[in-house]
Amino acid sequence: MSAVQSRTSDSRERILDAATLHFSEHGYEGARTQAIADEAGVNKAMLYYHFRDKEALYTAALQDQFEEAVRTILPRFLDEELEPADRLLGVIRGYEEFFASHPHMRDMMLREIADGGGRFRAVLEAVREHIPGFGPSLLKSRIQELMDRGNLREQDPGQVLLHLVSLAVFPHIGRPILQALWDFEEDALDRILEERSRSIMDLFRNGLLSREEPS
Amino acid sequence: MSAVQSRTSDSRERILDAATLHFSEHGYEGARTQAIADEAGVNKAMLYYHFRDKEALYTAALQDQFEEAVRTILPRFLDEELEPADRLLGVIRGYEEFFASHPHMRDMMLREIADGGGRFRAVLEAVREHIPGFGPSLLKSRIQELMDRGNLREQDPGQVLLHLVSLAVFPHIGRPILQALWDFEEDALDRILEERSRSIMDLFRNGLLSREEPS
DNA sequence: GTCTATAACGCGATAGAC
DNA sequence: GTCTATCGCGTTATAGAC
Repeated sequence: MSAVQSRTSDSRERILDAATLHFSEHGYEGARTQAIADEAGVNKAMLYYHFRDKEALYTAALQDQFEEAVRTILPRFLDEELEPADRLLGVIRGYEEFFASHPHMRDMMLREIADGGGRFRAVLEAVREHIPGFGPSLLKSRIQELMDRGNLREQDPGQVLLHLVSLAVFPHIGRPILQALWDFEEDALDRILEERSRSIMDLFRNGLLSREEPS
Repeated sequence: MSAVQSRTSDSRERILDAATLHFSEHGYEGARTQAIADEAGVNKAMLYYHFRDKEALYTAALQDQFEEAVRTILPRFLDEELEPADRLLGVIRGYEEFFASHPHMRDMMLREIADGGGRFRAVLEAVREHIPGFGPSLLKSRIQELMDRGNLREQDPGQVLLHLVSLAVFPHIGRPILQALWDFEEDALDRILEERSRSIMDLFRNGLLSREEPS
């Protein structure tokens, strides 16, 4: 990657990329250290030169990916320049862009959730030290701000945050199941996802039910 | 399966339950056949008496769980007795009840998604044969019906279905990550989830943004 | 930093008695 | 249907030469 990186190995980064690929596709237990080494084009022993063991390699890969996710999406919440509605739209698009540009992060996070999120907590702690201002209450207080200004209807900011994240994230992470369940033809789901942010904003603006409800 | 199944072992079912537990907690690769046998209180060789191999055991467990999910939630979509709004509410509650009563299904599905949904497709096919009327277009046509009657605003039924499922399902499956990310105190997330269905219905009725937008 | 060779062990699966 | 005993292999991890 970097310009000079001296003459010596960028092998550490190649290993990290290969690890991300294999851990995301096969899970921690399913991933094979030999396959990661092959993918990175290095000898298997190099894994243990750069990282203590398989566990440390996994954690490093997870942290690497998650840190990029935060750097992509967080600014969308904080942008003061935009109209409130456009800020929400920006967040939704931020998730879209991130999932599009980091195809392996979805599966890593899914497996992490299923594993109980234990390893994730440690990673989260480390990322918070690298990215100042990224704290637990940040997002909720931004939502509260929009309500105080009268941009959003008064309600629990936690619920609003859940609405936003659910609508923006679920279709991406649930995609393989949705595809199977609803038998979408080739790219019908693609088209729906492209229209997704517009449709969510419409829901935010107008709700779902008809105004004049019959009987 | 069969009616009498004679006086003999329910060992098959105990194995199936134990398998569900261990596959959900550790994934396919991480689950140990020895641990499943211990949990079921049978000898490891019994696993291979009732099931061809580890793979067949996994598939049987997944199908078992998924079939119960469909039987819990599907009727909520079909209930003609209810008002449209109450039908949507019923679906949301159906997901809640299922996840509450089947604590392992969430992790099984998460891992299944991460694995690409390949095994899930086969399971889905089998379940469709057991549950007549459960087909891919069923839900979308029900949504379309509500729109034709003027209960829902005109829009792509696929988007509506995604709204509904996203909002109802994501908070349950994403729970471990949400808990870590937002540092909810002990049971704050519990309280939010209890209010969840009410808040979603409010979103469906009134949207999120204030009617009179400033500026 | 990079490689070869191998140690040490846990795993899924089966044979065969009862 | 249930159990004991065991096989054979693939795995992570390390020792040590270069």
